[in-house]
Amino acid sequence: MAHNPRTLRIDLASPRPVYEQIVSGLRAVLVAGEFEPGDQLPTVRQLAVDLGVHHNTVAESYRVLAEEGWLDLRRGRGAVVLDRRDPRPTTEAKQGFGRRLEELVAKAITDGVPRSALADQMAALAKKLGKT
Amino acid sequence: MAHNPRTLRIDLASPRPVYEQIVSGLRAVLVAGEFEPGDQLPTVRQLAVDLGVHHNTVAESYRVLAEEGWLDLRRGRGAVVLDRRDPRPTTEAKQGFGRRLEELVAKAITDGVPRSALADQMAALAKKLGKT
DNA sequence: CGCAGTTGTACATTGTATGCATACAATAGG
DNA sequence: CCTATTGTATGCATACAATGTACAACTGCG
Repeated sequence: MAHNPRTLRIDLASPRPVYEQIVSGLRAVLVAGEFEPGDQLPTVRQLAVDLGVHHNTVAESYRVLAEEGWLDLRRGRGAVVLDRRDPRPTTEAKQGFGRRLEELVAKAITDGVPRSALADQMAALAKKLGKT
Repeated sequence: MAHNPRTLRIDLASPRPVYEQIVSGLRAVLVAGEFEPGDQLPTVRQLAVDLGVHHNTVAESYRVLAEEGWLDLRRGRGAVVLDRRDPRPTTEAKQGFGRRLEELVAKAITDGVPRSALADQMAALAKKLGKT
């Protein structure tokens, strides 16, 4: 079935491009395992209506995820989730993550989030990752 | 003095706006405590030369940080780091951090970074936050 | 097999934002 | 004062995001 990812929310007012928000949000949903390989994602038009954007915007997001190996796209059939369990590691990606993580934390601190809360959330997510 | 933040690197080829990279990177430097309140940051022109961009681009970044309360900007005097220890907490910021963190991790996994490495880096940063 | 409906795609158009060049205003320091 | 230094304002070229519209490929029912 093609149930909708409930955890997907976008902010039209954000300076961040909508198609990128969709990519980022959907990728998190996929990593979390909310969809099984073979599942249908909503059609570009359906999700577009749900989010209040143009279907071409959703299509662009789907194309990015297909490029990354998450989806199989075909006209008339829709978007199917692929089995993606053999990612080859990238060296620069690891360093990039560390820097981005620091920057994200710095932004949260600037926004007034207590450091203890940040530490807690990171610990929780790290624990969840470990169980996989 | 106005020593330069060594840990600041930008990627002109990245689709991410340069001024935003500077904001994000400098904010991390400030949160890390590399500068004391009262310290001078490099002038917009100096940092612009170091990074290979136009001084207006750096100025835009400085303005964002000033808006956030990190800097005091005045013509003829330069950019001075402020004592910023009274951030008022935002409720949405906390949720936003959690979502962004998940998205960042999902991207890293897609790029092939092992989950254990992600967990390790988050644990390390969480520990560092706790000591403050 | 045919044909209508569905789905993703391609392309042109419009609005917006980034980064730069240039000129200006305010301050420091002699 | 006067000059050099520093941040600021404005206008422009370019690139990208999001859309409107039309099309191509596939499905499934008769």
